[in-house]
Amino acid sequence: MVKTRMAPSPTGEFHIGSMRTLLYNYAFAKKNNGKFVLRIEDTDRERYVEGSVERMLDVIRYCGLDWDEGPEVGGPNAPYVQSQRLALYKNYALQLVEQDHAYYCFCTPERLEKMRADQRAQGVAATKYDRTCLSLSSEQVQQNLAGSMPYTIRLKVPKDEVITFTDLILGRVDYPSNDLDDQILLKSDGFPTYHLGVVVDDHLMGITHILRGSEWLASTPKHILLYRMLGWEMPATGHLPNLKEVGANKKMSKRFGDVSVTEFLRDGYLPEALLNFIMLLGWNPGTEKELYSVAEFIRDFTVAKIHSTDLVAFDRERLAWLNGYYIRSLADRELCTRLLAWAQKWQVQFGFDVDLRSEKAVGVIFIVKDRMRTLGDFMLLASYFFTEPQVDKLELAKYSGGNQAAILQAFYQLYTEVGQDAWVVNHLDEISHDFIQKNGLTPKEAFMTLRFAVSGQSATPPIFDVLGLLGKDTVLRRIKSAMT
RNA sequence: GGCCCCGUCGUCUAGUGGCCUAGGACAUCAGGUUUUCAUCCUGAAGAUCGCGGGUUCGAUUCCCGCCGGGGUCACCA
Repeated sequence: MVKTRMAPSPTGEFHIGSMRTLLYNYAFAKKNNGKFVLRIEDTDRERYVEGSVERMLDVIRYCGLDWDEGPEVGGPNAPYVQSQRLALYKNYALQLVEQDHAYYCFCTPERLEKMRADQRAQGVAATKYDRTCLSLSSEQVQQNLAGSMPYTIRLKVPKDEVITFTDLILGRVDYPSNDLDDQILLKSDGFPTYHLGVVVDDHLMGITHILRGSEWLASTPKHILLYRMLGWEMPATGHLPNLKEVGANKKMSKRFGDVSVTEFLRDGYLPEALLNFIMLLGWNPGTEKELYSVAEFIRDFTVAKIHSTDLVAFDRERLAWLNGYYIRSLADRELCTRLLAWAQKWQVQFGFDVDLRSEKAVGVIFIVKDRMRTLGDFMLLASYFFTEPQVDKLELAKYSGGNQAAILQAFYQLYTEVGQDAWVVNHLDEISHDFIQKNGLTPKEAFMTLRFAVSGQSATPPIFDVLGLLGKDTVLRRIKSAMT
């Protein structure tokens, strides 16, 4: 049975690139009626960030994804948190030592640093451990151990071998074993390094396929060696292109803006839009279809269609367009519900009082949603429906050529006479056009002045939609206040 | 620098020897929807397929070299 996994490290917030990796692994498992495992790789206690595990699990679920085995849901290979499986890794490390596939190393970090510095001084480009501790006699090793000397366990990389594997995405890859360092497997604090941890857990948990970022490609031969030494079967691997910012030939980073999934969500990107967007970052169905739900993605996903390229640009313009598209596709009432849930989830302040369950809110959404690219845009676009706008008098004068008082006075007069029952968009449109024609006003000066007086903004939805929604009393009040 | 991977419009990409006078989408520009912004519709511009050699009747597609980009060389993942 196909089984995939995603194994984040709780060293910060969940990265958008990690979400893509998760999504691909998830889709691959589901596509093949397999299982998807979530595992927490918290072996670096120096970079550990309190609470990040909980936030990661939350954001994954918020995006509508889940896991068949892992933290909180359990499974046959629990626990799914590496820091709770320490004895396991150590046993395998010791087993490797016994089989002469690994060895104790008592070198201090200071000595290793000096060793590397010396190597570099001699012009060695790729520094490697000099195997000082490999020549220790077993008596010396026992003595050091008995004296509680801190130690690590290193992989004994075989010499003069070419390690070959077939990557699901890249195809055949060859690595000379002589270029491999004697990787540390078990750290002096008793925690495994990533390399030991993944291999042991992936095997024990029955992982059959691994899709991960291309930064792991160079580690794959080390893993292959470990699998072989432990007598296990190596899962298939596929290495994904990394994400970069548009115009920058480097991986995405904090410096360029939002990179954590949470930040995008908080800014008002819909999970389905965000997911749809990252699906296409390194994968394409080979057709012109580009609107994808997760279910459709699972249906069409194939590893063969993942691109073997180096970097893929994370085009925020395109994300914004896609998000706007998804927003426009939602029914008005549904959008209101989403807006409410979003504000509650991320504790977003609108800056004005709005009951998103009201008919008025639905009406505002109706005329405003074509202009929204994120949920957060609602604040800018809709504020004047719920709170009195600040009307800049100087600006107002610009639209009317200094004639604003007369224009507004005339509109005030006109609208005063409209009965409450007749206060509907079509009627307002009709009488207003008749009115300006009779008074020799251009639509532009008349309606821009009106628009600005009533909303405090120069760009709004069609003016009569706005007037209709605002209601007679509010419109008259605002016209009056803009005149003075 | 050693090793490994990659190279089609600004961006995401389609393309697996002839269907390509290289297709789509975002972005850009122009026009339309008789007031703004946006949506929507139509159209335009935009890639000598990194460069140079081969192989072939024919190369974006196959091979080699070069150049460019990325990754990796930690008791981090």
